[in-house]
Amino acid sequence: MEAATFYDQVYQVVRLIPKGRVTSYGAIAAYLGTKGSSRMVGYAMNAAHTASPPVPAQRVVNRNGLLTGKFHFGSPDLMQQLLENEGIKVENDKVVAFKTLFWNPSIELEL
DNA sequence: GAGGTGACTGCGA
DNA sequence: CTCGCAGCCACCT
Repeated sequence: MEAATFYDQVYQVVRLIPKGRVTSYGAIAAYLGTKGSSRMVGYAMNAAHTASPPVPAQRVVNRNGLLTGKFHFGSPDLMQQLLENEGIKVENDKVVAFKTLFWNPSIELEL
């Protein structure tokens, strides 16, 4: 039903992100049809840790592959640790080969 | 009901 | 290269 809020829609897409891959807020926003509202995606992540099951928010970074939301994980190093745990290299708070690891829901889910 | 906030993005200087 | 401004919309007080 449509009872699902914008948050729930974001959570579902984020959970669909394959291990070892990352995506951007704008990509999720575009997939949801709210391309111009990339802020809403990040805002949704603010409550992501309250969602169940928990969403892999560490796989969601900004357009530059920068871990902008790392401070929201409780510890600024936690997000990087989680990414490295999945095989994603992070350097200077930024995802290495971001463009290569980038996972575009508008394309991957389009199949 | 109205105002303020924000884990973003794109463009201009 | 870096810095700043405007647009966007749901949630909170």
